[in-house]
Amino acid sequence: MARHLSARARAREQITAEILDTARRQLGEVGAASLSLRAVAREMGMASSAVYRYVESRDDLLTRLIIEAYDSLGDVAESTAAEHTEDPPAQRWVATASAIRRWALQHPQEYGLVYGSPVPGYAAPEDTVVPGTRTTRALFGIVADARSARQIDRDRRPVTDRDPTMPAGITGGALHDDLIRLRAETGLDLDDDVLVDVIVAWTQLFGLLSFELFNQTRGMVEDHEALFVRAAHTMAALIGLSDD
Amino acid sequence: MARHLSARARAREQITAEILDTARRQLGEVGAASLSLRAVAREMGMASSAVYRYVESRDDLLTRLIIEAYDSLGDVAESTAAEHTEDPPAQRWVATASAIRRWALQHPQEYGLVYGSPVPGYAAPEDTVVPGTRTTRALFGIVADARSARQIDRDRRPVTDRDPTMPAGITGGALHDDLIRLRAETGLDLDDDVLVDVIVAWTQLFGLLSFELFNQTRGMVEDHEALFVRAAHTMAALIGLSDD
DNA sequence: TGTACATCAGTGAACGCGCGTTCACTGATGTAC
DNA sequence: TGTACATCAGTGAACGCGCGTTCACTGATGTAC
Repeated sequence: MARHLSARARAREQITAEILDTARRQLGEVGAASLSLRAVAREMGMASSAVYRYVESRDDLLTRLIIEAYDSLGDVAESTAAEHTEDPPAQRWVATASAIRRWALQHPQEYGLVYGSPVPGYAAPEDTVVPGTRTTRALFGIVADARSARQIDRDRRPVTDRDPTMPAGITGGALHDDLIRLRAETGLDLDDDVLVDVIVAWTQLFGLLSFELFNQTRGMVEDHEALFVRAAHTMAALIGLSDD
Repeated sequence: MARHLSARARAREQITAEILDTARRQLGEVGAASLSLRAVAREMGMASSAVYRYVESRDDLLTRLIIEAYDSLGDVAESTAAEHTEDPPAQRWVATASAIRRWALQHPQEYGLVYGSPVPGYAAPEDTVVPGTRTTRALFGIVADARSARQIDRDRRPVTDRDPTMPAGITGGALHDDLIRLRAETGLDLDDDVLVDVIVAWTQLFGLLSFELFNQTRGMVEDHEALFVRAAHTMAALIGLSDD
């Protein structure tokens, strides 16, 4: 009796979830900027004022959706990376990247919410920061694991080091300091060069994905899947992740 | 007398420009989704109905802003590429990429308008397509020029070809057909492999830029300039653009 | 150069709409004894 | 098990706001003769 939640508490959780579900669905039709509490209430057949029993304000609703989206994607990235710990790191990278893409295609609204242009007039509160880094951490973790297992072969990408016009080394600049901080904060044991390449690969991944989802490729490419997988392989190789 | 425009016509052009300027500025405060004709009129001190003498509707205003933004960035990309025709292609690539970034930092609202998440309920009309491809064409053109001048050295990026798990070759797949179409439409004389790498580099560029502008790096990196330049070099090398 | 008419810019009121949020209220569910 | 009270969910009206768009109108600018 005392162990399970009261009927009220259960109803509360259920209805809160239903509100979030409805809001999430409407996001797709209307975009984050014009997501409306009243519309959610209307679709659920309740008075708009009733929604305030479950959600503090429109911004609070947005925040919850953002956190849910980050966590949902974070779950996918982390679990995919975990399922492929035995694979060669290049494969693990590609598998995780592909899982991220699959999630994005299945949840385009939520992808737009967190990786699209910021919602004007909405400032994401602190609570969103940690969930927001999970996916990034999962990707970077793959590289760190590879490094620990000595599965990074930088000689496979001699490319940039030969470039005489390349800003020579990172040492000394502000970027170097950024990387020191990044290493400290994340506990990643990676050289500056590798770290930069990981950032490059990471931004490539989301750049391509955003172009696909926001329709920026404008009919240039149709077989996005093949392109994406190939790009992920290229980036894994750029980092120097071994594939055997 | 008959040669120059009538006072009326001149006034018309001037006020139209002023409306677009005002709207462009408001974009920064409010975001595309909630850009409002009335607010523009208010700021200009005119009746909201008067704006309809210059602009057909809110969507028309948005369309004009989008075209202007594409053209403004397209100008920058094209002229920068043109100024560097004598440079080694890798440098030309980096210079053009940097110019794109500079423009984006100076016009963050407009960048968001064209490279951010799509405005809900707004369908970009046909007129925006051509201006939308100018920047992309400028970048791809650098690579095509390098190819004509035999300034691409694919051996400098042996990386992915060695990867046994890489989907072997593109030939035969739907992606191959995409690339054929792309070559035909743009007149680019580039092999499948190079073409894909260019797309990878292109999406990396905008991915990194969007992360910087939309604050997605969340304090991970501060010296975005150094990171960006380095990334551009890395991508130029990936494509195989020579630097001497 | 002057007059008559057409064109156009700009006004202000109005229509119908949706929004976030508050508030006093009703009625149901939970809790303490 | 029953009663008295407290808590909470949900309602409906209201406030004040902003929006896009239309319309009949005034007054200025341009054009044809």
